[in-house]
Amino acid sequence: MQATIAIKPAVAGTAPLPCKFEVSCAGCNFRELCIPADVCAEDLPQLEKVVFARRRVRRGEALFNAGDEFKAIYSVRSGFFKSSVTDGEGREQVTGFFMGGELLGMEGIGTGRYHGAATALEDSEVCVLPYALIEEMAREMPALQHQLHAILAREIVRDHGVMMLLGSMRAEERLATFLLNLSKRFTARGYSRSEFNLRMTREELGSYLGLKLETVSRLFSAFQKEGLIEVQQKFVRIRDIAGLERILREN
Amino acid sequence: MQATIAIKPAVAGTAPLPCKFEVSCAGCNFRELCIPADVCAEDLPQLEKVVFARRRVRRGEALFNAGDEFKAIYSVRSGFFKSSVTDGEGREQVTGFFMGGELLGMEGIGTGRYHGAATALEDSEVCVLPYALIEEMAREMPALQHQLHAILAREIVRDHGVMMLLGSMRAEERLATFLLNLSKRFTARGYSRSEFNLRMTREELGSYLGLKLETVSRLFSAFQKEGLIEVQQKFVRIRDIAGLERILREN
DNA sequence: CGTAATTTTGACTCCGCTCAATTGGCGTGG
DNA sequence: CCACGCCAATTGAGCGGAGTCAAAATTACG
Repeated sequence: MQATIAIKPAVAGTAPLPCKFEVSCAGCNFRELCIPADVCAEDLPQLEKVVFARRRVRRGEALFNAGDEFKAIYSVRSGFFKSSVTDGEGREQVTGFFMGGELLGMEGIGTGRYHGAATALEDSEVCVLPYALIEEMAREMPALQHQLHAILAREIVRDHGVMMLLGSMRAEERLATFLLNLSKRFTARGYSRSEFNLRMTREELGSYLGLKLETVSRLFSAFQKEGLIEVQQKFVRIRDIAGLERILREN
Repeated sequence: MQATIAIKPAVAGTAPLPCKFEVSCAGCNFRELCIPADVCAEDLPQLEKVVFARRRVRRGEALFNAGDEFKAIYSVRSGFFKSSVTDGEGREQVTGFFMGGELLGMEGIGTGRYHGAATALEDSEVCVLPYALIEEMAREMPALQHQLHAILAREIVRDHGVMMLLGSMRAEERLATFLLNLSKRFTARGYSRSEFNLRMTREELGSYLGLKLETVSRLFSAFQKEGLIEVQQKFVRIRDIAGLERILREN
């Protein structure tokens, strides 16, 4: 269930993060989900010069915080992240969860500073994509340029989906939607479609879904009682995908 | 209150929409809000070749619909739009409202099709920015490239604000936030900060705010009773901005 | 001017929140 | 290894905010 990708360790005594690793987009599991998608084979070596470093982030640590200077976009190499924004009154809203191949930090392009924060929910590793270099290379590689635009647009589409969820759905529809979405993303990465460990707490999930943690907990219990899922703390097994989909159908 | 920008009418008998107009970004009121921002003076003439047409959209008409082929980004020249997405069960979620200088349709870049719809809420006019041309020119004009990225990133930041609103705020906070936001945007365009006509129905506003139309109506009445605003149907006068801000403070 | 659409308002309901107590899991240190 | 403490998760009881249903008022528009 864990992403166990063997990483060449950094040489002992090297500079602090970000450290330089041997990196190969060509051999990366997430190639077609990440920036290199659609970039043709002969351009790949050049792209790999851009993805010049990886960075480890331990569970609970921030990849970046709101207000930090924007220098890079990050691609999740392994592990799991949440992104969140905080308003003037200190309320935190979780805006998304990110797993292998998904990109974080694009929001900073406009202002030169990250707008929200990204936090590792388990020990993780990311590829560092320095924005200045990406931008420069995009001018010479139309496929990269287009892919970058597509990634930004995809994030907008994703956000609109969340707005639909928060604005139009009832609590149980929100959780069903979330479980189905998570299942799909795990499947796309070669994990089980029906069994996984949640990396976030009930509170973080509640924030994302616009619900209180108690409501999330109650919904999990209710879904279990109806035979839709099995839950035990962070572990979830989906027993009836069609049943979850039916929750969305019936209004 | 109305944006009354004189437009050279298209020659009678020309081709159907989009029609060719005389266009000048240099002289546009929304220059610094739109794509041309930061594009230096000598590059402007070239950019104006890209913004090759305008298109009129009458009240109630769609600028584009979900699933339409993505060919252009649109900049609102005059009028007012809503954007919305519809899910499998036919539920509509309003994802935003757009006024002069704001951009619509970026979401289509990734898939080649618009993901949601954009509908004029009053007789409107947009500048048509053919995406293929923009993309091409961005390769030669770093400022344009950066501006395009910034615009996409700004939309993501905006969406995160809406997620905060929908996920963490109570009904009256949502409406107060909306009114303050609208006031700020009108102010930035030279209109009154405190008096304006809403272009959307209570139902559309409710969809955007994740509320039912009756709730929106009741909140307007309650705000009026508290002396925060005056409302009469679509007309709104803000009487106490600090009072609206206080609603957000007191959680 | 008449009809439809939108908005307002009221009465009642119920979903999700609040407050509170309990249970369970897990790491740490005796 | 077990006891302790801490944090996460579960569960219950009661409440309240927003939804639902319904009717009336107002406005828009052909």
